[in-house]
Amino acid sequence: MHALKVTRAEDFPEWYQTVVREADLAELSPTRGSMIIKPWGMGIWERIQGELDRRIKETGHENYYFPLLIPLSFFAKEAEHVEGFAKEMAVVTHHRLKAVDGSLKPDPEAELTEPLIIRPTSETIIGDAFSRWIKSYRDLPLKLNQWANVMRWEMRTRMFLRTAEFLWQEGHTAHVDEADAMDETMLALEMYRSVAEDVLAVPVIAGEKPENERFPGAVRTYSIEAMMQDGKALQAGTSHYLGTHFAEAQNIRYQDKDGGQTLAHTTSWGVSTRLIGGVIMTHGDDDGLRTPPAIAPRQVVIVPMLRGKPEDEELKAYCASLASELGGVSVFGSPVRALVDLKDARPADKRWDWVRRGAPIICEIGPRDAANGQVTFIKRNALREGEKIKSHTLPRADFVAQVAAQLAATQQELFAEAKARLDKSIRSDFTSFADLERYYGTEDTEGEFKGWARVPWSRPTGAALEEVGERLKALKLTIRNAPLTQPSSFGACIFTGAPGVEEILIARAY
RNA sequence: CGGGGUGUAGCUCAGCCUGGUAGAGCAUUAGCUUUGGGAGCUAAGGGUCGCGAGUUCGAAUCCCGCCGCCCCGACCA
Repeated sequence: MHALKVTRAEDFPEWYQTVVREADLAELSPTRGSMIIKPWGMGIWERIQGELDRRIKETGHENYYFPLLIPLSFFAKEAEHVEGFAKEMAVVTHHRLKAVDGSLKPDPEAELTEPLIIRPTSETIIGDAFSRWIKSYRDLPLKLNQWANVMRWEMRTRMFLRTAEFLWQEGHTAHVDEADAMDETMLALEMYRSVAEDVLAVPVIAGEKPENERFPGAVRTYSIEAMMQDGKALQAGTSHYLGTHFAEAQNIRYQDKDGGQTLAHTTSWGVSTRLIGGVIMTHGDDDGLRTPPAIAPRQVVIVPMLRGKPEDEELKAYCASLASELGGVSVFGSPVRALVDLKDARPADKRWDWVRRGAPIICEIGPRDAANGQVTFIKRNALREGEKIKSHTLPRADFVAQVAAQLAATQQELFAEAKARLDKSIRSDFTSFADLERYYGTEDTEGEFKGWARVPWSRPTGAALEEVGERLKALKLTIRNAPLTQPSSFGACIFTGAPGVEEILIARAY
């Protein structure tokens, strides 16, 4: 008897939806395609923000805030960028409502002379600022970041993975030359790898996107790709070297040491609340989410076995002092986040709520524990032994002494489990496209796990790459990236037969 | 935006084919019992059956239109 009604094996998409709801992470809102993020989900995002923001600042960036609304004309400047986003933009055209036939409508007399678009990303308005702020090589590099919401009018939405409005961070930088901008691009990618692996316990493969998967307007796009438990890939973060495309479109020039006017090289990079979807599909199980301790809003939850009797007060005091003592212990560089759940509900219900949310350690303290000075607890990442819930008991002092190590070990175990799955699920024994077809083309074996393929290719471009894309699309596959770590020699390209120049990852993707 | 599915109580769903004025389980509320772990009994509250327009004496049920959600596709840094 699991805590969720659907298992991953039965119906993975349905399971995902169920976890989001049952772990109380978020819910759909009345606004189409947009969600209400609830405290457990928002708390996870706040931890991710904290960790990433620290890294961003440590590497010399400063936070800014740019407007939500961008003049339409700004967007029209970079041709590829326009084409990439035009189909999914929300547009503000009026500044006043008026009652017409009993219902409120935009006042025809209050139409804006120039419409505003709700930012789908901020390259254009930040580029405009860059063009004013950057005068001299002494102004470079200019490295900024903003935490913001953005909106893309998506046709098909999924909670956390693709919503119309989402929260993210976008870094934008300008540099004197390509070398410096590329260093920045790779620095951002490394920050993302570090946050994904060290904080979210989500193993990723960093690499460069093929030409047809680039960000609109980018010269080179890099990504980190994570493997979900159904074998699909999730693009968990991207970093772009934009060359001088935006500098040309928006006139971002600086006077160099020789007095000449030179175009700046820019970058942009971002991760979003989509990471939470990645955490769910990496660490979730049939009892709900297993929240990595580093991002768990509550790392230790104490459920007192209250019985509505006078001795409850003693038990509450014992739990409160335990929580307070845990708050004096440090883990991942911060005090342990402990909570005594005093909600007026049955203890068993509270326990299962925290199991579904995935609090890493759930203590269930009864009068006997209090009397004996001990702590009874369950570890969420190893909840069961067979079908049965596995419960542990330790003397209180021992529990407190080892709680930090326990949380750190849980973080490691979650990562190791996901890393092992990733490593064993990348096949590199395909030597022809026919091999791929045999493996991925077999029809409708429901829910069968198929991981990724790592194959050599000759990096075709233009129409030849389009054709490769079409052949893969027939198998519902896409090229995820060319991993940064490459062997020294390559087999023949599985698409063209020409000598390979690098290896790429191929997968089904979210 | 195309194909399929679906929408009835907070949740999961039955009822629809064969029209007759709304049900179950869980949840909620109250009382009693129980108490080392997702409790039992009793009672109560809760739904203009997604929205709109039709057919009909009568529509959750039949017809038409619209909308949301889920899956697939297209699309997607």
